[in-house]
Amino acid sequence: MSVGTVSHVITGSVQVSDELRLKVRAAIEELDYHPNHVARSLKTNRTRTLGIIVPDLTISFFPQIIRGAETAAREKGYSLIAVNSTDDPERQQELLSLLRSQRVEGILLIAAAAPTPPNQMSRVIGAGIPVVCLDRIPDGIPVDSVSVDDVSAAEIGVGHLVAMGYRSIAIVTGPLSLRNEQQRLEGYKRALSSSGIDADERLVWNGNLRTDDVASLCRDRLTRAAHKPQALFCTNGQTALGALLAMRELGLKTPDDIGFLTFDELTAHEVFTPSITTIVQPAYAIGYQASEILLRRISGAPIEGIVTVRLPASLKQRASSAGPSQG
Amino acid sequence: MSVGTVSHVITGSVQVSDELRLKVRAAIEELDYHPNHVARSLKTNRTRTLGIIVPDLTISFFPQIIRGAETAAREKGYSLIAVNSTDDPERQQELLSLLRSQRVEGILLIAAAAPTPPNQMSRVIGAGIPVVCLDRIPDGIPVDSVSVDDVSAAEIGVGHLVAMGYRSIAIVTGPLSLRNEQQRLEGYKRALSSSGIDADERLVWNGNLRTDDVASLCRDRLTRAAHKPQALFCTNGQTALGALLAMRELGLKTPDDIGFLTFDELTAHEVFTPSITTIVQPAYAIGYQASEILLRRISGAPIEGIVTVRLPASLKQRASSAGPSQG
DNA sequence: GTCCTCGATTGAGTCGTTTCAATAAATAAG
DNA sequence: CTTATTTATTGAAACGACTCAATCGAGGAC
Repeated sequence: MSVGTVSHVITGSVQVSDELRLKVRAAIEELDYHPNHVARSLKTNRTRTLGIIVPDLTISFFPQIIRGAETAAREKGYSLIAVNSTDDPERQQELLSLLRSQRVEGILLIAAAAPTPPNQMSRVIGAGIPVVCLDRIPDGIPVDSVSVDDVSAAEIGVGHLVAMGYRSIAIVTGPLSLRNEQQRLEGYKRALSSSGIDADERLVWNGNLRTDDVASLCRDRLTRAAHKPQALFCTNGQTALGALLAMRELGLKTPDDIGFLTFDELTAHEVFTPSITTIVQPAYAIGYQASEILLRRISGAPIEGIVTVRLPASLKQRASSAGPSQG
Repeated sequence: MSVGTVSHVITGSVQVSDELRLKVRAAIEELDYHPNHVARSLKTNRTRTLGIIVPDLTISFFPQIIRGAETAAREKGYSLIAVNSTDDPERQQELLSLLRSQRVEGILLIAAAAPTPPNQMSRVIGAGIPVVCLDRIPDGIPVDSVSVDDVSAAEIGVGHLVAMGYRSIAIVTGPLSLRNEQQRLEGYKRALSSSGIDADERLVWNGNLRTDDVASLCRDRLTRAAHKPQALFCTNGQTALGALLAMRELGLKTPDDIGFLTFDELTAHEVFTPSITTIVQPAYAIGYQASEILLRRISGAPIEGIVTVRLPASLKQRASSAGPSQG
């Protein structure tokens, strides 16, 4: 029973006699032996590990993506290591470096909100490590990506508001440095224009991802009665939380006083909430499909060009978009 | 410039002349060289990596713990790899095995809800891999642990309900196979008895972690008008969601129709929600402290006995516990 | 009985680091 | 100037598994 034989039993790559195989198995059990993946990886140059960088684990959208990605990875015998960039491009750089040092075979990246330095990613890709971007797709970098179709998702949502009778609809955006946000804004504009409603720049409220900031932004805008909109459309969960806080402080109830629609379900104990109409992104599927693409790249299967998957969002119609009150 | 010298520059463990050091640095930059952690770990037998097993990444309590654990790890130069057991003891076993194969230096474990086979953990510990349990502490296994003080947390919460004037308070528990749940139930009973209220077994509603089940349980119990309680106390976020769904279906509003108190903030777009009084666990601190203990164990610092940390929860008093309506 | 063949088993080399002992160079002491 | 001492650099061994080529053994064919 040589060390080579043990390896053959474990990997199953070479035929081993029943007798020896059983003996090896018994010894493994007996000794509670766990093969050293570190040594194995060094020799084979394969870690069977993917990395995923997310901006913030505590925003529920991201864990859902991770679940999907992990499932797809597991199905192919890969494990997934998830790390937090805290939306900081510098930290993101460190993490990319760390993942490279750990020799992950591929990287799923949900980019930080602040623009990613372009060479940061191109270096990784240039080094031959496959990368797939999720949700937040950086501009100008040719890379596989999976996300929701932001333009039409927003268009459908805002179209729904219009159909319910709202005419003046304000949009509360996150930072426009994110292409998602730009595209959701674009979808908003398209929905309005195709309904023959003039876009009013004063109803485009440009916020960021900090709930407090958005809350004060909304408080400010909502108190200027002159332009008070009939409905609010928030482009993500964080701005929605801010908007709801502001509404609550001002005593505005939805749908009675103001209509409400948002991207993403959110953690919302603090806020006043009749059920809220939501544009739900297929987070799990985004993660799952991104993982699949990444694994295909890793396997070296020939794929022509760049893969760009845009999944449809779905509208969960609830009470907050019931229609403007009469008068 | 030998390979040994490069190693010395990178680790800083041996003095290297300025001249050579700069040359090495330049070459690293030039080649976009990333040290191979795999090889390093093989040689040093240290991965500088911790593992954390959580039941479900998408329950927001756990990511918060992870954040805390990751922060503490990072401060000591460790990275953290997070994996999901989906509350399945068998999968948990696989993950423990995987983490051992990956040669993590220590493991943070939030056990699956179904009882963990006792030898599962003792084998890991017996192998000399430090383990710290978080939140859900398995019975009968001597292991370091960090969690909230469940008994007094529940006691404080229920005491608050009593103080607000509620007399008949139902408790909606998760599976009593979890010690947390038992202890929260214990706290509930203590609060009642110290207030001179007789415990009524018919007000102990034993549920599980599946929202649907809990919803139908509550629907059933709440429609039996005879025992309809003045307030509901839910021992975790999942049962709370179920209870709120049931209340909504039955048209019961809190606090007008029924008082409400729960452990854990939750994602609650679907449910009717005036702000809800909540027992908030210090999730981040739980993760952080557990990580610290684990790292201390890894460093081999002498610690006598077993570390058992019980952190206080805090009561976030909101609208749902305003007091029973008159009459 | 000898020679082949084919499958099972073994041993040695290898992966990219770290580290220790050995060498080389530089400085200090006598 | 020689010898001792310190400091900087190098080369080679080692970590644990995988893998290729080589060996071994059991049959089968003749």
